[in-house]
Amino acid sequence: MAQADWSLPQDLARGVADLFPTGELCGASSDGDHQLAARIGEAQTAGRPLRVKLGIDPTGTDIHLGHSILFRKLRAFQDGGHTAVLIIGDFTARIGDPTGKSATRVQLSAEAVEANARTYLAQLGEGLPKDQALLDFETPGRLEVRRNSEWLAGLALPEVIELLGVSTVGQMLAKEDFANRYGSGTPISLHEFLYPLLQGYDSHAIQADLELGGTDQKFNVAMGRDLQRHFGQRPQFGMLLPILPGLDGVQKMSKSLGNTVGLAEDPLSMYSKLEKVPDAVVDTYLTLLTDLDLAALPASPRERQKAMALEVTRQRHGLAAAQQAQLDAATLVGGAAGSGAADAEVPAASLAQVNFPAKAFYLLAAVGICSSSSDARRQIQGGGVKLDGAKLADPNQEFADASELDGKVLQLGKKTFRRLVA
RNA sequence: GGGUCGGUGCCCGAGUGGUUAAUGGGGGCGGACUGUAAAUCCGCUGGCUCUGCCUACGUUGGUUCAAAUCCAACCCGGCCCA
Repeated sequence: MAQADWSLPQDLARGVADLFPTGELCGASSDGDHQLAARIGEAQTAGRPLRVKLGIDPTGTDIHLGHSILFRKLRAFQDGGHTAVLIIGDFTARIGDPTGKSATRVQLSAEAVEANARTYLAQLGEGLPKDQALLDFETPGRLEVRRNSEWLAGLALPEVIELLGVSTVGQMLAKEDFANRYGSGTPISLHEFLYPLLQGYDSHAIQADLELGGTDQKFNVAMGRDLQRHFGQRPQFGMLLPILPGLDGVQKMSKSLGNTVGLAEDPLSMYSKLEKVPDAVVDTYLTLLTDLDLAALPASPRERQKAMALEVTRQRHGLAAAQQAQLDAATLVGGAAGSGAADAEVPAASLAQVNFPAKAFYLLAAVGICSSSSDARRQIQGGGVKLDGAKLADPNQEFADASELDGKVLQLGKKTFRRLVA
């Protein structure tokens, strides 16, 4: 990734996949319409912060590391003195962004969207001091949280039709996702065409100077420029960040693919998931998720994995907890003897809901370590379940009551642990 | 609106009256190996406190001793035409 030619501070340029416009093509390379560095300079001279837009659709309840790279960048702008405008797409979430989806997204109810939005803000660190939060909620003037229903809910049909007139079917079908779906005969609903237009309208509504997004957002971000121009406003810049690969190292990190690390996860599971990320993506994780200097890290892939896992865990949970997680991960997995598990910090699972006497397969399901009792039965038969380090052989093994299990550690496979608590 | 083809388990995709919980592949999970990885090999992959029971092939009815497989209506989608 060449980034020096943007003349941006390192923390703003790090990991950026695309920035537009760059001004290189139009000769007028040093004005604030075509070059971000110049726009930043103008803002500083005028004593006015840049308005940096990031839109999120509150369609789920968990923010994962994949989302966090955009928030990290947004934070970098905040720390640079600019204003982060976080747009909660409470209105657009109800349409559904087709990006990356093979099918039309389900529309959500207003209540669900609002509940998700609140959870998101909590995960971003609302109410926390800025050194513990992902975004700076603390410093005055650094953050605006807006919901796009504010300006979208009241649009009248003539205005909507005006918006529709800004783009063409040809442009829409040029968008990668629509093109793929159209080509493969997958349905595209008309209202999905509205999404990029509405997202672009957001940029106009909040007068964005810059919009952040994943590389899959290029079309939508560019649409924001078209709409701002249409409404006589100075068009925004687009800064695109790579899509973070998931734990499988191949597909993008996404909840529905089950390859995520959630921001809210406990230190141990966060660390142990991260330290086994495929070698090929470790440096990508380091670049996008940390501020570490890659050149200063050990060359050994294993050591880099550990350093990355430790640092990312530290960001969320602090150094002490991260180091403990690293230690525990080593003992739990490495130690063939059950002794390691005895004092490691593993997530607790309450036995309160379990009806005794309990057979082993039922116990695993009741405690939530397996998704169903049938699955638990199979896991035990497959030899993947241990209790305090000793393999559980019989799915029908019976436990008389909770005291028999209190304090013991139940293990599924190599990396799932639960400490049973009566 | 008309014509036509199609809707199968997480995904793709076989199966056109009877050991079919349903071939195969992908993905996922577990085991061996390893660097807690990759590659490779093996096993599992609907639910239920389970020696058995229940629910599944778009939906609802029907034919039949018996249907994912036949019939009807309906719902949803692709393509062609308008």
